[in-house]
Amino acid sequence: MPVTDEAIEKIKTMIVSGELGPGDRLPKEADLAERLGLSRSSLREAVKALSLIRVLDVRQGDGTYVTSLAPDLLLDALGFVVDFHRDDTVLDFLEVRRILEPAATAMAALAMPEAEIVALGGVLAELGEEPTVEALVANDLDFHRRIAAGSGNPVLCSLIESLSGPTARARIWRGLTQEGAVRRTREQHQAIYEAIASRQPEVARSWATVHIAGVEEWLRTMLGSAEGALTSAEVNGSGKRSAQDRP
Amino acid sequence: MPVTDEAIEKIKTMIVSGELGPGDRLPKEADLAERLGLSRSSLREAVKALSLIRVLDVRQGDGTYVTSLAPDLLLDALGFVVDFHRDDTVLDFLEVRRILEPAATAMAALAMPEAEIVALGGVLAELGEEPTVEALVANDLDFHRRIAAGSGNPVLCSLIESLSGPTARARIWRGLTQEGAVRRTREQHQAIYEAIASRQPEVARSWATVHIAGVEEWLRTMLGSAEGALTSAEVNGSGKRSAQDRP
DNA sequence: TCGTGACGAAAGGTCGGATGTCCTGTGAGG
DNA sequence: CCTCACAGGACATCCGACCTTTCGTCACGA
Repeated sequence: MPVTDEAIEKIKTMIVSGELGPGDRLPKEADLAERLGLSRSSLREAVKALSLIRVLDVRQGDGTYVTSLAPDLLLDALGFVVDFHRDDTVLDFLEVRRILEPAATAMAALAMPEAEIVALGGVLAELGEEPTVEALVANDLDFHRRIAAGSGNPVLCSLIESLSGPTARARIWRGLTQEGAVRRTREQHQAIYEAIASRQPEVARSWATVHIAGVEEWLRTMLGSAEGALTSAEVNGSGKRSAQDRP
Repeated sequence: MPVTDEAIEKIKTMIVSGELGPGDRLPKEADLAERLGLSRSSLREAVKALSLIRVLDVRQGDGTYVTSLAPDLLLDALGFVVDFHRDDTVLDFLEVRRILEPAATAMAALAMPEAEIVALGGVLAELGEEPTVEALVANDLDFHRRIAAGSGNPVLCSLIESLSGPTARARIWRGLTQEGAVRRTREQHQAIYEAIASRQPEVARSWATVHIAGVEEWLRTMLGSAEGALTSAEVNGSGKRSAQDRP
């Protein structure tokens, strides 16, 4: 095994074993390199890799730290991975969403705090009559994100968010708007919201299923008929590397 | 943005845009470094990071290649991330499994080929009367893995497999402590198998839910009473880095 | 003709040091 | 007491050299 991979494993072990806890600072590069028995260059490769998946947080001029290791932070790296998938696997991802989102929606109907439900309604209301595509996508993302968060399970929330990556959603929406299905989507959003607000988990679950199944079905026929009409990489360079937490 | 991160984005773009397809070979480090406008060292950090999440496959003496980008390969990296989570989030993961596995089981009851069902029964049969804990866990993992694969959705399958990691050690502990857990688990496995074999998706779904909810409930009470009894890093060094595919 | 083994080019693996850039604590000065 | 410039520490980047592995080539022998 290359020394770099070995270093990755050792650092991982240091964290999992509890020797390094969330927020702890690692020894400086030179010291850690000596301790692990490799050069700084190789160590930096290991650190970079662990940094990509949000396990380590390097701050120039300061030091290298272990992140909070919160589920949302680590699962966030999943979004990076999802971006790589081509259109022929989008349906598989959507199918998983059709499993997860209804479940999350039902959970939200039971667990979501009143204040959050009010805010959820506000999201629907703040969308005008003739929204731009960008506003529509942002609004849709916000709506589903709040519901996922309302499930009370951070793992489930992050998973859903990662799977409905901005790329895929933007692509889908682009097509949906052209089909003029905006109205139906808004009606379904409204129905989901009302089911949650009235604390009816099964109704909420069903509407969520209907909602996603609709997108799924549309995409299925779309991929079947207009082969190649949907190209990848229409929306890139998002570079959403934000919510690093620094204790 | 650091040049290394920039390089990661550029390589990602090259892949997502189709300039580099699965199996394609990247220019050699020196050339690619020059093309992207950075040093070989920095480029190597980027490559190492992309290699960790299975996007690139570096082969010494040969070259660097884009992997197949298959969902199972990329989601496999999720397992690495999941390993970092502490026990206080295990319940969240288990809850997600309680959503995904029943759905996968129901799908398997409809889609699993006869030959695979026979093999599934074989897995149950090959476990002796007095299995070791290790054999039990391995058998359990195999059983659930086959069902997940039987769903016909590779994304769902990989996701379940990745999420099963942290709960594995919990199951080990359970097998060691709880009386009758082994017998009950085997009965439930048998019931799940029979439901699949007789093509009854709803029965299969219910048994799977019961099965996982049982583990969940046990773990919940266990974490409540014996706080801190479950230490992390009981099972480490797995380092399952195997199924690299080289076209 | 075919198999085999040695050779060498090519590519990644590792290393250590030099220099640039950024953050932070600290102490002089107002 | 507050402000700001300075010095130290730590990461960022680059460079160039050398090692290791892989694979294609080619000559040799069966």
